[in-house]
Amino acid sequence: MARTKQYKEEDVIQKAMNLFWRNGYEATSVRMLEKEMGINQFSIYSSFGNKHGVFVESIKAYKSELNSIRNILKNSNNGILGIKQFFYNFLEFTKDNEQGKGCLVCNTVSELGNKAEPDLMVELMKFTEELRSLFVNNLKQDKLRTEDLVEREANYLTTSMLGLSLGSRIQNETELEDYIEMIFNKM
Amino acid sequence: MARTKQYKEEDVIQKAMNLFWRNGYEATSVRMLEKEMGINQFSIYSSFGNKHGVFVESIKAYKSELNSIRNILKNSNNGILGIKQFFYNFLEFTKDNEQGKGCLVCNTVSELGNKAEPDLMVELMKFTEELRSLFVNNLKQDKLRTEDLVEREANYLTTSMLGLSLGSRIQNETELEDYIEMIFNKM
DNA sequence: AATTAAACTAAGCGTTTGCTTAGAAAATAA
DNA sequence: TTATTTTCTAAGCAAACGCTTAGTTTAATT
Repeated sequence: MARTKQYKEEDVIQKAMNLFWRNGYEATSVRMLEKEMGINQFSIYSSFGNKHGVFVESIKAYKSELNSIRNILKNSNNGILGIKQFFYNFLEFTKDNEQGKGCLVCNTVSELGNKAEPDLMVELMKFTEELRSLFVNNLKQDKLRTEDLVEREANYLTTSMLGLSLGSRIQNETELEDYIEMIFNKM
Repeated sequence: MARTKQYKEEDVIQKAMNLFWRNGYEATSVRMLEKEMGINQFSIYSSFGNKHGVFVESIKAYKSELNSIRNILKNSNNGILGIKQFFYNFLEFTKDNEQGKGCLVCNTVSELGNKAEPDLMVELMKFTEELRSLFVNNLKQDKLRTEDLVEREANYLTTSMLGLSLGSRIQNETELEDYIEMIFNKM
């Protein structure tokens, strides 16, 4: 017995996510969100509570958007090669127009650091840990690797992803290709 | 025949730099700068023009602060080992209290991306290029390396520094040590 | 057709932002 | 001492910030 919503939450969050991805959290104002999401501030606040709530949902949407390439890694059974392919897929995934946008999670960690609110921090950390565990799984597919080596290589690859994220935003294709090739050389 | 300044520009910029380093550009307000620098807004604006001016000077101060470990790299003649030592020195350099602050230049690139003002962007790019050329110099000390390999390895190391910068802010010592050791294992 | 409850619009709330300015204080030169 | 010039204090500017709310519109239920 009431009026129906003129938007779907998942649709407007998708648009919010892209804005946050390009601009970062602080540099994205609620007025900008209004325009990009195509709904009034009232609707934003009634659906998501506050700006922070919009952001947390955006992070979740980002994760499921990344699932396309994460599943490729998950379903691969060619060890280190699958991880290398993931690095290249990520580069394609992050591409905007010529320049990359980086990883939204990495960008957020860099911007907010440890002053991110606890519920957000949980989402960010889960993301990193899930990715690392995918690396571990693929590394273990090579039976010659000791468990200790797998752990150390997983640490290496996780930090390397941070470099790729930031690199994608400021470096050219040659530099990024040299980077990835060198990472997986001799592994 | 006039009143004398009660502060030295280089002293207050040092304090401003540390604030920007911990908080980032946007999250550092002029009121915060006032308190940290210990001078009134009038003095800030008469000495540096605007907030952006304070930041540009802070970046320059950061670079000369980094000179301590950059000179060690510059004066080293043990090739790849000198670069590895630089990575460890950087980690020590960036340490705040337990957690690292990352590289101010990398943090800034991540926050502002390509919407940084031109004069600031010049400073940021010069920093990266200068560092890369130090890597090239040390790599060339090994006469067995071809010029092409040196270029590719320099690209690899530059992007790896970005990873180290972000990693220093969110990862523990074991993860970071694994990262650095693995980088130089391959070279 | 009347009722009702949620979704909409748009104006405006108090704060904070970067920055300015009028007037007082200080230090040198005459 | 007096005049001059710069620095300092502190109040205040317009604009933008995140967020709220009064009043209207819409759609399902009676």
